[in-house]
Amino acid sequence: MCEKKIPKSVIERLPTYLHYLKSDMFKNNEMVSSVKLAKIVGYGEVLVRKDLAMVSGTGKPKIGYNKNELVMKIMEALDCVKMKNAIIVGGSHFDSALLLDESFSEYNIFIKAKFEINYNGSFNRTNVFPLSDLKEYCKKEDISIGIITVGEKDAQAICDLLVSLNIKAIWNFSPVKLKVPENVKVKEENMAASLAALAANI
Amino acid sequence: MCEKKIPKSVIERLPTYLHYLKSDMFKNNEMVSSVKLAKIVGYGEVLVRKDLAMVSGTGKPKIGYNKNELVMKIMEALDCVKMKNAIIVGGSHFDSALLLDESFSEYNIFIKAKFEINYNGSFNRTNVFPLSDLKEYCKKEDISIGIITVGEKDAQAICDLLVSLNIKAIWNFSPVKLKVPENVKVKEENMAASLAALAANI
DNA sequence: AATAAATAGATATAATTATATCGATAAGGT
DNA sequence: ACCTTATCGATATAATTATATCTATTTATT
Repeated sequence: MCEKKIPKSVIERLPTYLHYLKSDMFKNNEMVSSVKLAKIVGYGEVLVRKDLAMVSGTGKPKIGYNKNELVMKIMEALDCVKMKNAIIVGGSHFDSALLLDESFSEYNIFIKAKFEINYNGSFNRTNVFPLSDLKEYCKKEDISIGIITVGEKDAQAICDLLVSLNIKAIWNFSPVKLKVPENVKVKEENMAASLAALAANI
Repeated sequence: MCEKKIPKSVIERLPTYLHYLKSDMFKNNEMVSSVKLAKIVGYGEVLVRKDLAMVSGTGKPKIGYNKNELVMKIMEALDCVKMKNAIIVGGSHFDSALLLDESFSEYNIFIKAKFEINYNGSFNRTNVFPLSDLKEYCKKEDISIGIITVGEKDAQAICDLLVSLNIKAIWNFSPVKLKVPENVKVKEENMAASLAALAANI
């Protein structure tokens, strides 16, 4: 296998390149230059060139890159050609925001359902279920991503549950550093900490 | 002035240290060791020690750090001793989640109000106003942080408006790389891109 | 055909960030 | 008093990430 390892920093920029390449900004362009792309995304042009070289490497001097080829290559690198499904295990205000947000479909990711610890059956909300249904749901559907928005005290237990259900990537909105096996990816998305860091030294 | 510059990477970890130091986990501890803290936050112990040395530098061998002093020093480094106010300029599902979330108060940040581009006056929602009220509100209240959740096409214009209202930090949830003057800090919080990066290679 | 301009790609360098190693020091037991 | 242990702090090293510089290539222009 020639699984060329793409650095995390690059992987994190690829979605942005993809977004702009598919946007109206380039709708009339068959070819795209790294210089122009760099200006739009706000990175240095050398950085952009190296990022693109890493996934594609088919640019031509004076011309740039073929846009459609680039889009395809980035999608392959992000492994978002095929659809992926996610579920939320929830208990915070962010749940419904995530559940309703459609911008994830841009990357072929679909948040299919939400499971609540304290399920309140009296509301008839679509795609919201009690936690007890989670196991069966994950067996039936093809769920590879879990989103945790429960409170601090439950987060690790839910995480363990998701791992046991064979979920390979966890997006964690609780302010807890989760412990997972090596083969599971976790992204901590501590909103309060993010804002606090932003607000430091202003 | 001896404004010792703390690296961004450190600033981003400080909120997590603070969170755990103030949590029940340490409620019976007067002193805290870097080793124990490292285990809890999931970083290497040397990293933790260097981070703490950067803000405090008062640890004692065999003993650790005085918890309360550490908390104070971290709060000073994060400049969250004094309260800061934020507003949202909104149009996405995340608005109400942010507006209702109280976890920001842990860092003395308060999201006070939301301003909508397409204001629908028929609902009587607390702290939600039309965009036209923003200017006056920012003059009256002491607002230093702006949160942008409007769509792609409006984001830069709203950003310019916030900058003109003397806002010094912008948390940007729209999938646009904003252009700001040097003295304004921006954190791009592109949720779809985050999830896409997480979901790559799983 | 020669030249200029734009741009990719390679190489080199710098900056940032994280980790490992080791000596010094404070507390507690022997 | 001395040894042991836990821990800090300093120094050194490594890994990661970003930027700068240079050369080669392709197209357009003269």
